[in-house]
Amino acid sequence: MNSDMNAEPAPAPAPEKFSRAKNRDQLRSDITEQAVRLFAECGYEGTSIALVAESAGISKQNLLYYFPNKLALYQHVLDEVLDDWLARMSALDDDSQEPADLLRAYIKAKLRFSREKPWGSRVYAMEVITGARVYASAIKKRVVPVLRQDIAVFEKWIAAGKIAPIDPMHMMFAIWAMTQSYADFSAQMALVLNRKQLTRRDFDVAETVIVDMVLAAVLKTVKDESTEV
Amino acid sequence: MNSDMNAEPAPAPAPEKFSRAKNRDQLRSDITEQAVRLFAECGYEGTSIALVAESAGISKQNLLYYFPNKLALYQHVLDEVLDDWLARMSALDDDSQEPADLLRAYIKAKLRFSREKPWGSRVYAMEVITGARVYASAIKKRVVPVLRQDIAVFEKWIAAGKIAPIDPMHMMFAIWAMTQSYADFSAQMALVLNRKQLTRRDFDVAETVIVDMVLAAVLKTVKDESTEV
DNA sequence: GTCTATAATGGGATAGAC
DNA sequence: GTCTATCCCATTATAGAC
Repeated sequence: MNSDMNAEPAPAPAPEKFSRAKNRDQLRSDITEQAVRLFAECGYEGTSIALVAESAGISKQNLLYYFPNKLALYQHVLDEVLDDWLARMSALDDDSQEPADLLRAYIKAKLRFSREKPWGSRVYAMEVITGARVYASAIKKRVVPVLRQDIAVFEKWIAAGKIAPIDPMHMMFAIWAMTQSYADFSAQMALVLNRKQLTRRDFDVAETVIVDMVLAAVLKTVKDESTEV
Repeated sequence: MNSDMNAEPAPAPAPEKFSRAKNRDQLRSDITEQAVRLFAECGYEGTSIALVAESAGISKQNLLYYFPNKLALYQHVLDEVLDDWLARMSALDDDSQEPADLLRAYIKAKLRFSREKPWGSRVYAMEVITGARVYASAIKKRVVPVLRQDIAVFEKWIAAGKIAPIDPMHMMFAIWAMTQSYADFSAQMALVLNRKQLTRRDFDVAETVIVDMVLAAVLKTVKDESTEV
């Protein structure tokens, strides 16, 4: 954020003692960054605001000056994750491109999120797994509409005979599950692959396999109408 | 211990007052059942053993008679989940059947687990998401070998030209992710589908879509060698 | 094997000085 | 906006009577 060039030329950061020039927003963002990681690693109840504060280099009481309470911090973390996720999602709604290319881009974008923001993905996943008790309304307001739009695109493609008549909703569930698992279940994958963590190469292979599966299913009857199972 | 029956035939359950005839094993199993649900709904730290005890109809102190501490209860829950999961997994290693049929059965079995044991699936998922801190060694000992066997089967099929040369490891990751998501992310799916919870019919559609995708990808070049993308 | 009582700790949150 | 001090409560776990 602060590394962005803004319109006005920032009049020299006025560096006090050391890096004390942090304004409210910068500090909130530091806290949030640590909170995402810790909520992902320890769960909501398993994360103490004292540890978040310490990780961000401030005191617990000071953290409570920037966020009124733990729940507010948690909700802010979820908001940031969802903002980022929505901002990165490539739209399927582009008539100038073929379904295959749009789906490829969609899968690529989702996998990139898993690779670059694994903690955010995990916090969101745990919130949903435990029943979306605090975030259900936000999901309904911000995620469901986006999904409905994507599904409408699928239905348009099917009606136009551009793809096979596969249930769009469950197809999207499948794409979400496959791509998200490379963030959420990476610990198990790393155990299986016998390495510390997933590599860039693992994500490239994942992309190939997932794209292969989705396109094979979606283009099946289009290329091969007579021999459908 | 004194409630254990010895080698001699149990002489009628001797039903005291109400259902007080519960022996050690029965009570441990009651506790475990409640613990799976509560760990899934609230996470490890979010679940108090007092609530688990109350749900099982006993006192907290009594629970601690049956399980030495909270961590032991949690590990026992994970063990039970994994036992159940492994017992249900249909083997891919059966030369008398076609790959397509074996994969269909595999996907069906995984989806059935998600439908019948959603809480177990969620507890396991959260353990993995938070880094598999307590269960990494068990995963390495019990899950990885099973997966390696399945991958060997894929490689045999590929070598025999029975299926397309798709990366078996990531194919398994994909199948796991898609099937497990119907337990782990069912809260989000229910929001999207605008109902209280997933129905049997949702799982049937899911099965169709997932089987479609996997078989389309796996049989692609086999049926359609010349026009591969 | 179940109960009462209690130790011991940690964590969320507030008050008020500076 | 940051600090010291403190309150209050929930929770894990143990001791010991019955």
